[in-house]
Amino acid sequence: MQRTNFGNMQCPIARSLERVGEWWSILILRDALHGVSRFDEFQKSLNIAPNMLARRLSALVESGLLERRCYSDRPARYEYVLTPRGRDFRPVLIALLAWGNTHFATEGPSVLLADRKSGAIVEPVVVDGSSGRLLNETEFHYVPGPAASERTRRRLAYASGDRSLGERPPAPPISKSPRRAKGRNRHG
Amino acid sequence: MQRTNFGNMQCPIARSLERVGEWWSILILRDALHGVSRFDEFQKSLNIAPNMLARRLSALVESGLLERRCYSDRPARYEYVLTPRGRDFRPVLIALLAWGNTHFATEGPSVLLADRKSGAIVEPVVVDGSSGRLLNETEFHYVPGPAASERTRRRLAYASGDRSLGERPPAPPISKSPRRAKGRNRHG
DNA sequence: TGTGTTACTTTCATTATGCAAGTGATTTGA
DNA sequence: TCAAATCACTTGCATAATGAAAGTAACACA
Repeated sequence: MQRTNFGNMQCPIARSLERVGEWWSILILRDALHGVSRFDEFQKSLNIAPNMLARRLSALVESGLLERRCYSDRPARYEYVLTPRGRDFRPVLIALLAWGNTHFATEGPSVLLADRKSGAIVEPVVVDGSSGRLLNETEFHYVPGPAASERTRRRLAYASGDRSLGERPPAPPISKSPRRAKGRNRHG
Repeated sequence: MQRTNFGNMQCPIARSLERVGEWWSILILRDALHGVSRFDEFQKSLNIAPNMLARRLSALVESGLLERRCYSDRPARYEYVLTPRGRDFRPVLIALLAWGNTHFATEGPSVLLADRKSGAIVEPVVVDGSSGRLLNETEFHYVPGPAASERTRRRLAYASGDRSLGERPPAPPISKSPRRAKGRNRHG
């Protein structure tokens, strides 16, 4: 009866969420990427209770996103610095920022990304690294990787529009009335 | 003593998390983007308890990411379809997928993105939409938008490396031993 | 009449979140 | 020397969220 574990699902999104899906975790990473590293800095910045912060920080250390590092011996003091894995989370934060700005910034945007030199405001988009093409739904889809299980393959086949493998019942995906009896349907 | 509300923070990331930050929400959106729309489909796909699913679906409807739509009148049946706001969440999912694949796919990747036509595997990156430049930390930073409060401005000034506005105490950011007694400082 | 489908709700145990307060090592100031 | 402050937490406990199990309701189909 504890919270469902996403970490042993095969989906990479589920596995990611197992590490950052708890309340506060992502905001802690946001602050860490803003240069925050000390316990009381996080606490003041986030207005988070110290026990919650302690729990989240140790979870993030456990997951290898942060490293707990001693920065002073005499009064033993520690700080939490991003690991490469933690730094790699930045694109996710940028995507969340962009989504939040377009949909929830009712008074106009409060935080934007800009070129440090020119100051030009940036519009973050997710593209293919080699071709630069936008990863829109019509042109790109999910495919099973080498480690994909049968279940994953079936799920992705379904997602790609193939409804023949039995993940969905025989009814057509969208209809006003799912196949009626042989005789009549309600459209008369 | 209820869970801290992120929705009235100014940060767009926090506001996003208020909508999708709960356990299961993002996986539900993932499935929805894979074409799943009906209650029992979600339930089977996610292996989620029906009460949890019902709660999450209504929260996502409330937030305007899904729309509850009747697809059959005679036996009253409903499905949950993505709104434009929900579809816009796709880049975040792709960023999470990429991060999960590079860091938590220990047996190799199970899910990848590919060009539908050529089948070429895609490496998702976040770039500036107009210039196509990678949004790396050294070249891009967060800046306050028109609606930014004083607090937000101070926070972002701090993040950009300006430590003069008082968000951090006078001690140097990183040192082996924080400023000792008045006599000398660590620079000799 | 009886079973099956779909979309849920209700009840209740267990976890997680979060407030308030306390701890301990040390530095700083009077 | 002694009080006050700093920093990084911990402990105790109330409330809220998660989740398992079972039940409900409206139909369809045989």
